[in-house]
Amino acid sequence: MSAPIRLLLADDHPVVRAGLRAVLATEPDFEVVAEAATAERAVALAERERVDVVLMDLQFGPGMHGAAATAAITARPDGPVVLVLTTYDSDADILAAVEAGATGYLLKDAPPEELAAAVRAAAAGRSALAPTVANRLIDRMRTPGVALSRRETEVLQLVADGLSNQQISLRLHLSQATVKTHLVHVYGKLGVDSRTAAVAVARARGLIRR
Amino acid sequence: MSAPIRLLLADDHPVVRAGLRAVLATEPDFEVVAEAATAERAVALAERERVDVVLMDLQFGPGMHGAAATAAITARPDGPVVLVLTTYDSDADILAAVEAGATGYLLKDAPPEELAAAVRAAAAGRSALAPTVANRLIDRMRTPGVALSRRETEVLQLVADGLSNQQISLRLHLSQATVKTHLVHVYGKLGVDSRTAAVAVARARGLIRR
DNA sequence: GTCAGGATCAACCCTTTGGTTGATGGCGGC
DNA sequence: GCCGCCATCAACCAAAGGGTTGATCCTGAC
Repeated sequence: MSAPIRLLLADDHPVVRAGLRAVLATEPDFEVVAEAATAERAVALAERERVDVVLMDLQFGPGMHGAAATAAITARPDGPVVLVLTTYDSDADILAAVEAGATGYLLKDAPPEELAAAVRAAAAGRSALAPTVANRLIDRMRTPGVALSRRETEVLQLVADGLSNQQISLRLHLSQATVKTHLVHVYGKLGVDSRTAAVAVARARGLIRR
Repeated sequence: MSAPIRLLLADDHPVVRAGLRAVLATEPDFEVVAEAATAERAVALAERERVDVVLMDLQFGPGMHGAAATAAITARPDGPVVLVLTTYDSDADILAAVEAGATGYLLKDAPPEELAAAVRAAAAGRSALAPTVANRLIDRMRTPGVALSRRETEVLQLVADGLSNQQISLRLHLSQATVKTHLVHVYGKLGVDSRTAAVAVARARGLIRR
């Protein structure tokens, strides 16, 4: 048998970290070498410790987002691979994680065997996607016009949060004209003609955070 | 030392159940006697097994909701107490859980010590609320006009579904003037001044379907 | 190098939404 | 019976949002 797979657990919930530790401890070829309760700490630990696979949550309370941490970790040439492990399966989160360089994307309701298999796949450099997630990615590939650009998603998210065009323009340091332009593009892509309808459709399709 | 506190864990995530088991196992006066992956099974186990405290998640995938299970369990006169343990702190969830008879309401990001203290409090019949949750309840008490009427909720739900005032008026067989009146009342009650903001606030407070 | 697409902004016009005032009828509680 | 709340509608005005055209700049793909 080869050397054990060295793991870093990054999740802001102590209970989840304990659960992952307990579940993964039953696998003899796994070794949990560190835990991080914040994304910032995960980045620091991934740099300092010798780690093969990072199990990364996306939602941390305040501060850095899991996707940003994933990008920071995978930016290093000889760094560990990142396996995203989260509760949600929205398109926006999945895309952000994959673009940030995540090797896999699992949902937290995955059974332990699936989790272990995904960790081994990730350690071997293979990607590991939950079936739901894989389906969403395939759906997206097939539907060409449904992909919102990053900026469009950002604007739409603020609309969903209840901000007016003016508030959005201030928040993002844009003119109102630009905000309107982005929204018009969004309406076209989603086949709607109002901001509320755009939010409803985007929410239904998982294009924005719920 | 008295008899150990007998616990039932109800959560659809295997990882979370393992985490709770691991965290609670460090306390000598706790004993986890059963686990349930669905709300239905939690109700059945709470009836069959001798249990002091049920740690209950609210979100299960399909099927019964945690609040309904809580109501079913606490309806029995000599049944266990229920300590709700969830990720979200929306008003609707908290209210539903408290109305269903939950003894406490904790968030999953609680540290282990807080969790253990809450379990002991619940077993002793004392209520255990996370600080955030307690604040929300107090806020709600202080704010008198937060209850939307049935018709207002109905209109707001259609707004959240992306309909325009005209579409809503047709759907509900009203004039647009009436729809506007309802919405203006909603804005006043929620302290906002646009439909999208109203939807955002109502969603955050759990006043409408998500 | 060209070309497509993203991101940015302006000026224009029209529609929808928001805010106000006022009015009617019904229902439940004191 | 009266008061308060809900539900319904009208008319009006101001403000925000939506639709269009057109333009610049940049980046990545072929």
